Amino acid sequence: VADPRQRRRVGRIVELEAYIGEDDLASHARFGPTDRNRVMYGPPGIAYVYLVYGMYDCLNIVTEPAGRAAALLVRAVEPLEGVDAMRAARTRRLAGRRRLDPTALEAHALRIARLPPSDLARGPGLVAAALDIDRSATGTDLLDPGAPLRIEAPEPEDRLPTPDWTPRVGIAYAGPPWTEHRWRLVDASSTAVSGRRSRT
DNA sequence: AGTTGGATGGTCT
DNA sequence: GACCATCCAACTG
Repeated sequence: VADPRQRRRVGRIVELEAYIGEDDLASHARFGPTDRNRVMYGPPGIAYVYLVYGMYDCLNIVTEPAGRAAALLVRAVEPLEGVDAMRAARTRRLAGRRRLDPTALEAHALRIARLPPSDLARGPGLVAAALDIDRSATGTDLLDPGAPLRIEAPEPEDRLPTPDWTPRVGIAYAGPPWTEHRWRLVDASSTAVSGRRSRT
């Protein structure tokens, strides 16, 4: 992933969640096509970015052929290049908060300055913050080698992931069986995966 | 280590 | 008017 204004930012996607079809009651497509989710019905490889909880943008990759609403939520990225730019972007996003007094803002900025790289894009809202992604990126062709925001195939020398499939997170409202499908894919070998940190 | 609640605004019934 | 594909601080044990 690269960006226009700043230095190149690159990372491995280490956590994804699948949302598949209109009958998936956890999916934004569960209401049928709307102004928000329309790109989910289009061709695959396109970015779908939405706002959750009034504060966090989330990046999705449209997956199924046109006509079938589906997407992958990018839940975590392990930074490889441009760590400083990601850190700066995280800090910058904080400054946009309305009711955050200067002292609290400074404390947050300090905390971000001390974060290990593996924490910079650890969670879907943080992926967008670290990479300066917002809803205006919706519609981007992520497979276009010239796009400022894009996904690329791994290099042959890249470390292989350790795939692990788990239930999806934060979708209790959908109820079973949607809460039980193991449609969350993580690279168990990465420390950048979201959720509770193991070890001390 | 685990739980709770506040921030914040768009989206949908 | 309710809910939300989140994150973090502040609390409790």
